[in-house]
Amino acid sequence: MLPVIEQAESAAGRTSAGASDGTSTPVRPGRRRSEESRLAILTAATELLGEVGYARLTVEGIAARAGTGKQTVYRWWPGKADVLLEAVTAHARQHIALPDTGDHAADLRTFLAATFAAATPPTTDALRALMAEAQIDPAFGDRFRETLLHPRREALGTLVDRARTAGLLAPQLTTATAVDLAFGALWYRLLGTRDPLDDDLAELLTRTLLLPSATSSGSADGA
Amino acid sequence: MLPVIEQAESAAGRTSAGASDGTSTPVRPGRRRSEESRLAILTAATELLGEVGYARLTVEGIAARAGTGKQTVYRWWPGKADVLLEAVTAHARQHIALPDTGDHAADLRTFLAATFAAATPPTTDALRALMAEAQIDPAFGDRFRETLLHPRREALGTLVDRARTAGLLAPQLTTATAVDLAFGALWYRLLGTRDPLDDDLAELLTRTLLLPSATSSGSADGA
Amino acid sequence: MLPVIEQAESAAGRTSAGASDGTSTPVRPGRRRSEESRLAILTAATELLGEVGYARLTVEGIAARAGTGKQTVYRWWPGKADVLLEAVTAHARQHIALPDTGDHAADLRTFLAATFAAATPPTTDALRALMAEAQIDPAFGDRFRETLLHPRREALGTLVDRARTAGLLAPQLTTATAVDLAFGALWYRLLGTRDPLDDDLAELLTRTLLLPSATSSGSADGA
Amino acid sequence: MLPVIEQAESAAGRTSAGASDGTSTPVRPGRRRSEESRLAILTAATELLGEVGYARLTVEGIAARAGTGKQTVYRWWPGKADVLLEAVTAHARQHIALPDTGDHAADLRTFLAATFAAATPPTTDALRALMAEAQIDPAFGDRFRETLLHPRREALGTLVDRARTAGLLAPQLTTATAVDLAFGALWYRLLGTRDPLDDDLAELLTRTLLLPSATSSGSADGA
DNA sequence: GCCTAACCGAGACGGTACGTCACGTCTTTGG
DNA sequence: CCAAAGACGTGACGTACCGTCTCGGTTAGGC
Repeated sequence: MLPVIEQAESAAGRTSAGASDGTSTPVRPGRRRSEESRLAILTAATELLGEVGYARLTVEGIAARAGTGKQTVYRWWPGKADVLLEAVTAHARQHIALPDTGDHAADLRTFLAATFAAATPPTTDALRALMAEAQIDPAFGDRFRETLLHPRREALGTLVDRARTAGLLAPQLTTATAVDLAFGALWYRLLGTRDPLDDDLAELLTRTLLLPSATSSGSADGA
Repeated sequence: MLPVIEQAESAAGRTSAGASDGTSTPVRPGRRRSEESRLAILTAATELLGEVGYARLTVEGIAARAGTGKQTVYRWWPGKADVLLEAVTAHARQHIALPDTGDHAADLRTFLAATFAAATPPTTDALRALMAEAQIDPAFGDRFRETLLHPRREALGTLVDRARTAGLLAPQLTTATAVDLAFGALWYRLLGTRDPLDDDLAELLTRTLLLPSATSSGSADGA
Repeated sequence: MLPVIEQAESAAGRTSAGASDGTSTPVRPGRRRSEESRLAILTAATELLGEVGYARLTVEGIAARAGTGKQTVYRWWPGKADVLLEAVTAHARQHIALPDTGDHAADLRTFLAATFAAATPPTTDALRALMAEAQIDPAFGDRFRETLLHPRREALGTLVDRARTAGLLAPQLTTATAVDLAFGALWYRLLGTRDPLDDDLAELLTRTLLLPSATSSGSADGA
Repeated sequence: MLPVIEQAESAAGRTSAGASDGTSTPVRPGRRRSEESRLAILTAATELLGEVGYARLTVEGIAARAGTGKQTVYRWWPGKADVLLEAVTAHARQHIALPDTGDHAADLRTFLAATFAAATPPTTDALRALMAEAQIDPAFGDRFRETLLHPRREALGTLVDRARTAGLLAPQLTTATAVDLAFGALWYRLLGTRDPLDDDLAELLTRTLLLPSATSSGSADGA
């Protein structure tokens, strides 16, 4: 249950830090980036999203709420969507672990339940906005898939693959299609029906993706 | 395979109509709505969406391309998203029938395949844009769900329910969750992975939602 | 004190009525112009001007208040300014007579006082609006000068000329410049200072334009 | 002939200024107002007024001609009329001095002639438009009177008052009414007859407002 | 202990599109 | 043929944000 997925620190890059060899430590002169401003901007964006919605969320508003200049936002992020993306990925990195107990069905159920549990009101608004922006701005769409969707797919794919190797996956499914079904249900409820994402859905998905034998006695049904 | 789902003719309504009985012939005075302009706007919106993308699609641009005034767009639609919504629903109404051959598994597979076939490049752009806008503008979201998502859910729900009544549905699923899984896969591929929606996916979904016995001999595998 | 100045009946012309001889009664076919609509429009325009001001006075508003269609306004007048112009000229024609008592100084004073008296709140708003529109729309400016300013100049010019012939006019003035001074004061107060136009101003103008001898003993002071 | 009337520098004010004492040097942060844009807008407005007339003069057109954004116009002026007002007042401030030679009649004549000389084609169009707008938009009317009409009245009033104190003013006139007559003639010719404003009119007004003795020998008729 | 570089707040800049308003015209139905 | 009703193409409005470009004023090395 340990290895948390590591992701890029920030969309902006331009990191000073060098690699292991001592050759490159450019350590530029000048004032350092204000961590205070960075956090204030992430917080302001998240709060404002909840208050006014994504459509009326503006970079000007974020900067004003954060008490910074507009340029400070644009210096580090391409736009409002990337600010939210950083806020969300930071949150996801903290809360969703990749379990490995040996019980592949239970691991899958646990991971899905944790994923769904992380998709609660402060975050769901951001997720819906990000997926929307990804459709509208292709360049952001690439960053969004790269930073958020792919890592999540890989995490779930790892678990599904373990089950498949153990012969527990339903025969008509590949790892990729199983992941499609699971995240499909997640996103469809987020975007389309807005029904809640609860533990029942995690259980239902686990039983649908795996063979009956993998789940019937192994965990839920018992005896 | 007959009953095509009927939906609202237009966002505007206000038809003069009058049934066979002589009671209602309101026939207002004044110039009639220009059908020519209406079609020109729908066409222009669809074309421009393909050419410049949703972000750079503007009401001004639609009106200019259609050779109409901006006000004529705003008179009949709340914004660019609703124009696209009308264009898409008209398309969906024409192309997706609700089959009823008695073979519930085959009907389901046919319906899904037809649904996926309708989601091809001219239309996919619009669908992705509409789902995006639905996240961003809550009021449009309601209209979108009402006019597009719900009717599609009901259509698929009807087929799934027939299978469920015949005892073919996988036991852990309800009609609603089965529909969630099918449309979840559809939308997730549209929005997230952008993988193609092909007949294989229709087959895979049918086999995953229904019991093995319903599909193994009934249609694909055959005796 | 009799001869009221005759002016054009309407800016639109196209009158059917024939002269006294029976030869010309062209009596065109079709529905006749509605006198009811015409008066309703003139009344509505005057009322609305007082209520919302000239800037927010619109042809649509006039038609709506008058209970007519917009086209009925445009059929008979070029725009809102001409509607007001007709309303004002009708009013002026009724109330300002051209006196001729033999006492030229008194006639002048009487005429100016009557002119000023006619320029009271319901009418001043219209006059100011018309003069404004005349500056902005050159074509209307021509009609405005033709229909309103010139006839008024001619009326006053007649009186001044009588005084000049009698040797009462101040020697440095011509008829034209005397009229300029009188109407200049009138319009400047209307447009610029918005001070009241009272009998004192009529008296002051009379004494300034005429020789002292013409007014000191001749009429007011009296011997 | 020295003291030119000082008026507000700009509609915007908000000068950093600071008197000689070190207490007040507010020097706000942020980018400074672009003097280049300000002049380009004033020039563009004046040029376009001459080319297309006030009715077809638009803020959009001014901004386009000036090479600025529309918002930059609206940031500093309420509308097109105020742009013209600033252009005109700057012009008036430069060209009309207040003479004081001791010969009150000559001073009056000189001032009027200078005023009339400043009212030539580039400027007359603007003056007529401004007076028109002042009738149509009451709020602008207040600004117009405040910044243009009142200062001009005060300047002329000062000269007239000197003449009155010296006993040269025609007895029936007050300072205010004398000013009314002079500016009345000016504006009436501008707006109504559009006759030229020449030196003859300056002479005529001087002789009409002052006693014959003040002008007969003093300047024109002369020895 | 400067110098130089980079970041910070603030806010004006040139733009684009918004959604609204009114214009003056055109097209209906009906007197 | 006129009148009401009302949709049409048009064009400007004033606003909101966009993303960029100055400003004066901090912070930090490096020399």
